[in-house]
Amino acid sequence: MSTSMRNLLKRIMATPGSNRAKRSSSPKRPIRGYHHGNLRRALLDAAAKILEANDAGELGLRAVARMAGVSQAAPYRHFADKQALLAAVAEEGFRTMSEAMRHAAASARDPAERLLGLGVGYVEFATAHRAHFRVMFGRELIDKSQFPDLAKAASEAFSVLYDTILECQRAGVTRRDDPAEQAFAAWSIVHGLANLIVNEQLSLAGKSPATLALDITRNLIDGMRPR
Amino acid sequence: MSTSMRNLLKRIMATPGSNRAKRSSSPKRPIRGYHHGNLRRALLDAAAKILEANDAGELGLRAVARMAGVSQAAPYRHFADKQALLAAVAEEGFRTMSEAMRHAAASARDPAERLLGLGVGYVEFATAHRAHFRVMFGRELIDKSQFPDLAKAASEAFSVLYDTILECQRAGVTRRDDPAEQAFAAWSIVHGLANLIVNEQLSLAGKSPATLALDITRNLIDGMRPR
DNA sequence: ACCTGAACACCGTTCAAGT
DNA sequence: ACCTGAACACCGTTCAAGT
Repeated sequence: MSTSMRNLLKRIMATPGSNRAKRSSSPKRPIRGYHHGNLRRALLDAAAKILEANDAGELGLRAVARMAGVSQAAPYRHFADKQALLAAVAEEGFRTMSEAMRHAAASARDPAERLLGLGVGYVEFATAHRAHFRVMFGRELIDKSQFPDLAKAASEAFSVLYDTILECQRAGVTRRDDPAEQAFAAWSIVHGLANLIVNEQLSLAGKSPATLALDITRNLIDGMRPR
Repeated sequence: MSTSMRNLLKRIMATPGSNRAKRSSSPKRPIRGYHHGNLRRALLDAAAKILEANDAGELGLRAVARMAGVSQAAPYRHFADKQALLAAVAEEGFRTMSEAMRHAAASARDPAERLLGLGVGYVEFATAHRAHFRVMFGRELIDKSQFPDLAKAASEAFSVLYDTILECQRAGVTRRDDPAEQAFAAWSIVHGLANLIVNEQLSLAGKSPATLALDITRNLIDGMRPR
């Protein structure tokens, strides 16, 4: 690994205070409710805690209720069903991911480096929050289109990438093809790598996920340069 | 879309008699057992049938038993637990996929085209057998390393790709970098695209999965050319 | 308005008992 | 040797009842 590459990785990966989305209760809801004071928030926090502690298993509604210290039926006052809870969890995941990607991009000094940063940030997020990543992209949350807030959070994460692609085109880093298609290509390659790593389908052979992500994204950009 | 591209797609996608793995009972087992004559095979067939009919839901052990016309406890004579059944299902999926990829590659006239064919074949397989694809790569089958036959089938599918990468390097289509890394890049990009499509995360905007796969793979190869 | 307890229909899994 | 029926501990979900 060259020293310039090492430096790039270092800059891209410097962690901020915390990547975690802020968990302060929204101003729309009263500070204290009946027994719990915003049980909705408590349930989402419990879900996040379970996902972080237990990389493998399912996220059960009863388990979430148990961790929040309420009865199994209590969540139904705040979420229509398990799908709705999962959608809210996934939504927060997308917000955290957008934040992580924006941070990774912010330290870059030019559009090409920004795109590399996004790729590394994406894979870093996935490996650091494996279970959360699975809820966001997996299939226990069956019909994502039913949850507009989730769709919005997801498309906001996508536009971080899309905007960077546009920047790259304007700067002459990539050719002026359909930007959506270039974004799909970039998304596909980091998403595929993230999935293969998270599901332990790939033998890393000593390389860190970030290094792999960097190599792979760099190669992709090479293929998109003006010719 | 250029006509040469159309021709390439046509050649790559010409379907053989059937992509399905052969389901004849293995010679190791007697042709008739107690009640069912190879209930193991009947269960795997039932599982495949359920996966094909029901793209969304979980694959339940009881549901498989029901479809095979046996009691809920019967599968335990043939599979240690649900994980073992899923592993066998995934294993057959990998065999079918290897076959599909080999077929897609066989019609190609040079290494570069063969690599494109693999990419298209991969994404085609995923979209044509969504539920099966999810069992192969998803997380309801938790620890794939516990099942050596599955690991072998998966790594055989991977070597179809790896061999083609080696061929491309020898033919001067791609540069002589670490072939494993090039294979990872190729795998990542088609796997990512397949996942995004299968989980409905991507708006196809009228394009077929195969066309997208072709464009994306072509772009990747451009990035790997000798410089 | 918000939560509990008990119930229902489902799972995966086990085990004695049947042929 | 292979399968069944009943049981167990778990789910998600509903609903009357409690505060």
